[in-house]
Amino acid sequence: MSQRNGVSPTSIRDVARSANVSPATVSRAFAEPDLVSAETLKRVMAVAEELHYRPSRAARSLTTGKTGNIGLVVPDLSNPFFSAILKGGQARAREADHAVFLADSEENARLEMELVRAMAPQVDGVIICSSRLSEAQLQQLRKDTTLVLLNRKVRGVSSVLLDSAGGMRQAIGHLVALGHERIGFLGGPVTSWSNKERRRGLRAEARGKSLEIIEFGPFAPQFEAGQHAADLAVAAAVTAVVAFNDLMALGVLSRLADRGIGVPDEISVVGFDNIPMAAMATPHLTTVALPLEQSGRVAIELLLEQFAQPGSGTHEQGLAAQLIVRASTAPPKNGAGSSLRGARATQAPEETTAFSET
Amino acid sequence: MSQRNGVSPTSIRDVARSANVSPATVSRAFAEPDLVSAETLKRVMAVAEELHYRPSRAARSLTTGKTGNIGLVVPDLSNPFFSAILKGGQARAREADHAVFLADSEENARLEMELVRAMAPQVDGVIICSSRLSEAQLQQLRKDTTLVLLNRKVRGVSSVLLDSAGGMRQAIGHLVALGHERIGFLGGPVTSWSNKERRRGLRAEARGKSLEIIEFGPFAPQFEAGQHAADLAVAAAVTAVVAFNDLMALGVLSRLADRGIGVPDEISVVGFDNIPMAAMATPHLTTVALPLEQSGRVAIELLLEQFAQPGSGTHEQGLAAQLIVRASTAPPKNGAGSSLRGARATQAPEETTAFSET
DNA sequence: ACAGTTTCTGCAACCGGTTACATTCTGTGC
DNA sequence: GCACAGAATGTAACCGGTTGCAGAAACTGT
Repeated sequence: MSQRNGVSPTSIRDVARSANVSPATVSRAFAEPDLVSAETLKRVMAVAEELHYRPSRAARSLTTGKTGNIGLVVPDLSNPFFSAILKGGQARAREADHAVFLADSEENARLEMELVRAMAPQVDGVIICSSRLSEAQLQQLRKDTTLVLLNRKVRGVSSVLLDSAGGMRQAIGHLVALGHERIGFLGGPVTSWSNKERRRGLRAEARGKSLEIIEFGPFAPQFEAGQHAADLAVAAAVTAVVAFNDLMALGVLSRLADRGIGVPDEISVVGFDNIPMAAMATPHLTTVALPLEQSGRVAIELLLEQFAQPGSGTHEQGLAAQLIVRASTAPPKNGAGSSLRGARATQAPEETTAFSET
Repeated sequence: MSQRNGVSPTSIRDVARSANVSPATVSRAFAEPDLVSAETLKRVMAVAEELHYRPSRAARSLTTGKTGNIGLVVPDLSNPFFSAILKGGQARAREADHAVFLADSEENARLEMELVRAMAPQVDGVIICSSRLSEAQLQQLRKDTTLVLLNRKVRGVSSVLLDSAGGMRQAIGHLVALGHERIGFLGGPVTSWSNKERRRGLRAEARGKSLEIIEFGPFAPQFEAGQHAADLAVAAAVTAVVAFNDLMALGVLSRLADRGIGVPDEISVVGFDNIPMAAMATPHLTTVALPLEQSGRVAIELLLEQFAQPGSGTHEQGLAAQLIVRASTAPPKNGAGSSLRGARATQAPEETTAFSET
């Protein structure tokens, strides 16, 4: 009953017997090599090797309370945004000899809560990406396990924040430098933290400049919404459009191409996220790259830090965005956009789907 | 030392004491409710609930040998192909109350081997997607844990196979029905099992028909390779192109658009995988959809089956592909393609990168 | 009323590690 | 030569469950 398949049921006592030492010594050989004499250590290790001995994590965690596991919760696995984070986190965790438990909360707060709760006993800590939970709920979860948040800030919890606002400032700065004075922003889901951040950066950068920002949306962060929004932007006679994300920006490009409106000659387009497809579009899309894989790594890092010094305060790590200038942005046509100067933009009462990207 | 954070260190003995029963009874109440009287069961459960008692998986696995965990290894997390599988598998595992351990082998056989080995003691079984290992290595791993393969067939191991060959037959059948007689195939990486399968389907469907197949490649399964391959296909005067995957097909579309060659008027294009972008391209891409999420679910299913009946033989589950006809395919222009009839296609000595998609 | 079942529960050992404490051995200072 | 510190190792309890075995209680049939 103890062995499954032909798996080696080699226990610490087997090794101890073969090496003529006590189980305690074998344990120490692995956990605290300094405590055993060089000679004994060598012998024990040799025997362990020969017997293919692997300490059982389950047994170890029973006494130490540490599992060597890290939980990772994301709202939607099929979103490349999150798989990139996941990839980075997974890699860093492995380097630190930790396993990662994965869970997809399907954009569902209730499920997210339940998943973290279920994971809690089996992991040393949990990373929640772009949590859909309320602050109160997160404070609640904090009692169950060590938490690190990605793309979310909450009192008393370490977090890593992608500087969307900074990225937006770069995007706007770039367009202003090119001479644009009337810029459209295609907003993402209202519930999205990233969307708030991006709008914040937008307003911050616009402040004090002779610059008109026309906001559209909110939109679902998808290709089709971009196609739709493109017409609105054209009607509002902006000379440049910044989209909430690349998918929308690609939709804009597609729609403008269909209508025979030249990019970047007649309108400049900027995306967000730098998804692989952005570099392949025609024209190549100017966009803001976020260090996604790195953010995953850093989140793990923060967690490991908490493991090492449980008392230490919380850290907040910001990660800079970077504008990638490609072919979809250029100076505006002279005098363009001034004809409608001052007109109010249509506020499209778009779907307020809970579907949000980040 | 036993509690971390403020986590409840409620053990089975605490519950036993409060309910005035022995630990054994509490254990049975959870594991084999039939063995305890209705009244006792009720009392124990009430107390457990009140004390927020959750049985420790680690402790349980110590005696039962079962961990309730499933390992999942993929070659590349950032590939949407695998995140889709992952999404399905994760969901099914959760339904069965199993946690999933994730690992990214980075297309590296040595690492893949090591990862499975490391996981083995902490899981009840492992699912390997599109394994890069040799048959011998897989046979080796079989001794460490219960294995299920996805997109790979090996003696004595259960596997789920996406019917790429069938999808290819549908694609070719579709083109033949439209009247195409000279079709180009843009091959993927030679090391890829999927590529072999797709070529197999290709040849099977072509056999006995008045049909000329021109093979190009191998190529890296990427957008840029598609752009490159497009010119080769045009030079070979094919009337239709089937690409190894959608990314390449999109590259083909992009390049043909740049050259002013109409799709589907002058050339038809078919992709493979049905990635989200395929539906957004201009023209909408005809492609072969593979049931990815479902394949993840089925893989878990196979594993659970093995847990239930360890003795039972291995199963092999095939999953059908489905052609999705969109706007990139149409009947060929009359007489087109006959001018170069019989010409040999250039065999592009493309990069044979280990980067393979599936 | 009594032997034989069946049902429910408890005792205690065990899973595979860790660790506080005890023990032995060696080397040191006086 | 002796008390003592320090290093290396062993002993045994413990982590939180599970389970074989046994005893008690209730039920069965005669």
